[in-house]
Amino acid sequence: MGLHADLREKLISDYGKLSPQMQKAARYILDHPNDVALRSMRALARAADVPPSTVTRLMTAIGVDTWQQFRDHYQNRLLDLPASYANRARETQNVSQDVDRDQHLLESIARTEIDNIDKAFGAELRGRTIDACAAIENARQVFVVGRGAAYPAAYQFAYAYRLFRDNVVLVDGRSGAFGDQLRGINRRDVMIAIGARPYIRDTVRAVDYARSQHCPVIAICDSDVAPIALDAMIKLIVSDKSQSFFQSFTAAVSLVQAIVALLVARGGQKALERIATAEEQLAAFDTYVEDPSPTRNS
Amino acid sequence: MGLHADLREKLISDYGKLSPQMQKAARYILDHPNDVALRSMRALARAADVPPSTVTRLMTAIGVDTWQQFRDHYQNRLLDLPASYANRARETQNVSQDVDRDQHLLESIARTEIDNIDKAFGAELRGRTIDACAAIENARQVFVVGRGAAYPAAYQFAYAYRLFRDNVVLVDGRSGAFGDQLRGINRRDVMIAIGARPYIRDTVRAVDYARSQHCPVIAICDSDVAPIALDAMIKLIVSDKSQSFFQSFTAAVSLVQAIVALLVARGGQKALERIATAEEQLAAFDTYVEDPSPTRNS
DNA sequence: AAAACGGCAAAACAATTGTTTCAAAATGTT
DNA sequence: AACATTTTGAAACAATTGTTTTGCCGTTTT
Repeated sequence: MGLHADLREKLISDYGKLSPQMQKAARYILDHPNDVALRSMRALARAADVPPSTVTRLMTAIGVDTWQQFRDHYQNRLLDLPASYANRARETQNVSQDVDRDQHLLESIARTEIDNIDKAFGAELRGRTIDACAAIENARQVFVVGRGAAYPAAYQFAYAYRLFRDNVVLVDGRSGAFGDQLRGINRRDVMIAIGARPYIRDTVRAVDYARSQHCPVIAICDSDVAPIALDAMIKLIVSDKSQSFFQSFTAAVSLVQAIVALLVARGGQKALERIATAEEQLAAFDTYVEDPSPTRNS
Repeated sequence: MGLHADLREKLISDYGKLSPQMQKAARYILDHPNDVALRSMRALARAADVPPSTVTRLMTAIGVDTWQQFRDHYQNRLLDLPASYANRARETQNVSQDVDRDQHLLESIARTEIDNIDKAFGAELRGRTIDACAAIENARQVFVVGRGAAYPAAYQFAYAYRLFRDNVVLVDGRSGAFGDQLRGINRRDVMIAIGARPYIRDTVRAVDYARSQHCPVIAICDSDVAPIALDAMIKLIVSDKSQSFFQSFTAAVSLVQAIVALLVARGGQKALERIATAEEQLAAFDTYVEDPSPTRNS
């Protein structure tokens, strides 16, 4: 019972007292518990980028004698997981109806969000997304506009894009008026405008100005007839359906990330090198805390 | 594609044509599919009471070349990740045409994003999300911290939350130092910290300071042992897996939106009235363009 | 009755597994 | 600076892995 009651909690509580390499292994295990259940110890060590002996040492450090026990624990956990549905049923019975309602609401939100993303990456939009990338690649300067709830998506794009290209302007109206940031915009540039109903006046004004200067517009919005989409070169219509009073910009954020990923993929080696340089700079500025390894997923 | 479409059906349909010993093995596999995923081939053979060679022969008989493939299939089934198979297949498939590659990359991104959101709304996290809401409701002041790529999620929360409550501070370090914005933080407040590897020093510092003032922390991050999660009251671990060099904060954004939606739902009529007031104010400020109808989705 | 055949398990195999050992490297202490 | 301690990764190991080969057994065919 209580012996290995919860191996994960043991791992977390002891984490601070472990040596750096063991922490690395422990962290990988905490983040990828299924790997313990399904893969071999050496494979796990490889994935966690530590020598096999570190894994062994980690096990003895947290009081597990053999990998066999360790693996068994995680296998049982994995087998019990599908049963968690039954657990939830039991839990929600005992507790008040409020919790039950909250659970259902969250489920419903999840479904809606997934649906939104699904549509954003639908067949029709994929082609236009690729077109948008081509336009961005050839642009002299990229202006990104998004206010209010759309601001996160705009920021996201600018932030990621800036890591490998420096010809982006995030038009947030913060530093000076809009006019300042849009100065010099012309037909060789491109503007990415993000927004949904209710349309914020500032964004519409920015788009109108861009069009008046013959700058093509990529509109990420909720309708073909949105003010910012009316004369756009490329329209990327994303669903912003939501369970709450507030429209969801999840799909827009996701789409914007995808555009950046696509640009990097098309940029090839050169783009990757630029990113490496940018990351080095950030590290040099002491932006990050420890952990020199780059963002790498298994 | 359809090659290994469903290995179990293949096993059933071919069952009659198999030799007696192979039937014995096939029958055991059909009855204990998890053994394939979790145990070794020899162990399976032992459990099924057949020699190891029979299992090998069975595999070739049903058109599977190697135990590795067989096991992978059952492991994916156990993880309920039918996508991963298609994933690998398609990725390793053709790198032929650029447009083709772009299309596939987008598809792959979509799957990953959906998977991330799915996990973020999984059974374990739903309960904790509700707990987080309760903590936020009872807090005197809500501080939201998120820098770099996590900033959109932090902004999103602050923006939406402010529409119906005014006790939120978005700690962006823009207006003055962190110290200014965190002044007076104490045990009756709550801090929502958002971040993923690589962890940005500012965010960690803010969390450390909050903890030193005994302010409970809700951590939205990528690991149980992330620096900002280490002593958090509530940990909301979201997957940030991504196809690109850049981790995806889509799930974090989505989760944050869900928290706001939940807070509104729990807030009842009063919250809705406050939102209406806020929207009227915005309209009065001439923020929106035409279209006076409030943000309401069907 | 002899030959041919398919089904079968034991043995053999190279590769990989989990674990231990050991010396170098890194770290902290005097 | 010199020592003691801890941390680390490469090598070594026996055991076990997935797979192939081998030869035996029982049935069928000629």
